[in-house]
Amino acid sequence: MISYSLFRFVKRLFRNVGDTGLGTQTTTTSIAELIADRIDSMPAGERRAAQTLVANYPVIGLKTVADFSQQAGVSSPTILRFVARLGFQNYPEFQSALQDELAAQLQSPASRTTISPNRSDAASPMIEATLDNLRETFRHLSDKQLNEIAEKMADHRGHMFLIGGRFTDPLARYMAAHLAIIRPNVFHLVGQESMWRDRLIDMGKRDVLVIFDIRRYQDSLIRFAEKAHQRGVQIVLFTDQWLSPIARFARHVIAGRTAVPSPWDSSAALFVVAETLIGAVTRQMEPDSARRIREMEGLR
Amino acid sequence: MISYSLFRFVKRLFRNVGDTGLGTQTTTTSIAELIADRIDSMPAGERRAAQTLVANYPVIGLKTVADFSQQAGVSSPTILRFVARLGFQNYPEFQSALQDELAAQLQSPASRTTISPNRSDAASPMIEATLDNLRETFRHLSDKQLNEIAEKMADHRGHMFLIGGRFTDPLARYMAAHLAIIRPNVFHLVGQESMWRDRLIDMGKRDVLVIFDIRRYQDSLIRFAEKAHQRGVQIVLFTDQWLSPIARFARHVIAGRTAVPSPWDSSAALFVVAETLIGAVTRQMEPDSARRIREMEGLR
DNA sequence: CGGGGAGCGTATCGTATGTTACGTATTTTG
DNA sequence: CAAAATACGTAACATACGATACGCTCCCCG
Repeated sequence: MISYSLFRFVKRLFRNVGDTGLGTQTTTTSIAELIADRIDSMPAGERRAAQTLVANYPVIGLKTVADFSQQAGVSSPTILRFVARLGFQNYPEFQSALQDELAAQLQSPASRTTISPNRSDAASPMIEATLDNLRETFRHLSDKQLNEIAEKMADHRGHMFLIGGRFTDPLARYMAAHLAIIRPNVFHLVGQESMWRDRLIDMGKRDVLVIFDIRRYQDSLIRFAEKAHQRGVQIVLFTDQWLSPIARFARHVIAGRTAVPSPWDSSAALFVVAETLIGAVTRQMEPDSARRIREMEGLR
Repeated sequence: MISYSLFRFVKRLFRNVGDTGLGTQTTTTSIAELIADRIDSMPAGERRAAQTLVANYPVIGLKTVADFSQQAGVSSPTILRFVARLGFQNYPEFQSALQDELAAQLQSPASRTTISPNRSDAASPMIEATLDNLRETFRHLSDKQLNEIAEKMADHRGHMFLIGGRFTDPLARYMAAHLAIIRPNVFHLVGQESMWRDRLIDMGKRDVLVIFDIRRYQDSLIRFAEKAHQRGVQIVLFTDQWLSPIARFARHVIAGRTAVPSPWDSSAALFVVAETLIGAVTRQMEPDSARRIREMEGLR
């Protein structure tokens, strides 16, 4: 998905900068900049189209050609000639580019304003991206949803199972380590797939299964989730913004941002959500949890 | 144009709040909130559509029904039923609403940060504190220091061992899972204390030991760190701002902020530092790591 | 266990949308 | 000033898109 649209974007860049002689040092040419460059060499009608677009950027470009042309006060073919002049093959391609640009912009709202140029090194963009990811993740996460999940997790009539993928299993373990202290019947599923599967026999409608699964989604987890779902287990899924296929079976889905300037995906956002939930569950279970903790101390 | 879409928007509002009995004091019901309200009363397929939309808000909703349905993993009619349930007459009307919302949002950049007015609950102080912790942690952490540690970790002439405490061991495991891929001889020490101790025999001056230890500091870890130190092992310590006693033996100390409004301490800052280091080490080992990864893929 | 209902997907249909050909208007140039 | 070239809109066209009818499957309730 990402790589594809990126490829398309780069392809367009080459086509565009090629004839302006800018060379290869261009970083990220937005469509708005593209227009600013060429607006002078445009005929009157297309210039009107360009001005209308930048005035209502980018929303008007997402509507139909008819809407666009009407608002600009020109005809439909003029709009099409306009986008053709920008280097796009057809109108849908132009719209896709706008959407991609919008998506990229919405993903990192802060880093664009606070580009600190003094830190030349590797750490800065990484931490900035992580902060953005956290903000974005929580922006899409309503308190209502968090509270519902916490409530479900605090309900200790049923059992609670946690499991994760190749890189996310430590998150499951982290969460399990905390929750096992404040409520009974918390189990972190480890080891081989056949081991988990044998635990399915104990799972039922009252039980909760927490799954961590980000790209690339593991087949073993999907299979397991499906079987658990068939047994009526309530699934809470921690995944990335592209949603693991397990979302199909999940009762609750938490989508965390994972993109960082690194070869690896970041699980930091999911980690913080996990910590938040741990806190919320603990709070909901007061004073039960407090008593339980004291009792535990006594056992040492 | 504007007045027309406004009219449509208001009309939809009335239709929507009418049956929820909220009355007229609703200010501006965004589609995201609309979804949050109704997602519970939705069948599985439509819920999946809703989750996909929220996770990729709002761009996926601006694309075609086919695109939307494909990304959500459901069929086109399900998408249409989903938007119908939200109160829209047809798909274009739904898209118009999204576009209007987007336009309003882009016009007043201030409203962007305060898009969630419902933040009265428990989540907000938690995430705020975590963000502060991250900023503070990295403020006291120089790039120079990070690079030195990364360099040490990238030096695969010696072995690398990772270990953590009761709650932080998952962090050690997370780091080990990544580093073991890009370099040889990475070992996560698990199990009982006697197990680690037996590994001491293999440790020497060229080796690195990464320890995660936050309050309350575990005696077993301290004992282990001391013995490793005596053998000349280079210790990298992840701890909290009050510094574990292990700092005495450590070559490098990373102090992360852990205070959050919760009964538990937060390891989020240490987690992010760990991820940053993973990225830095990976970058330093290019193209070695890339080749190693490819080779690994081939073994699947 | 059998009947009813809700949920979802497949396949088909109608239409709104982008596209293109062509003619007219307007500007440019010799 | 004439003639050509460019620009622009009208109208017809084709396609892709959203809408819908239908049937299968699963689940709940009697």
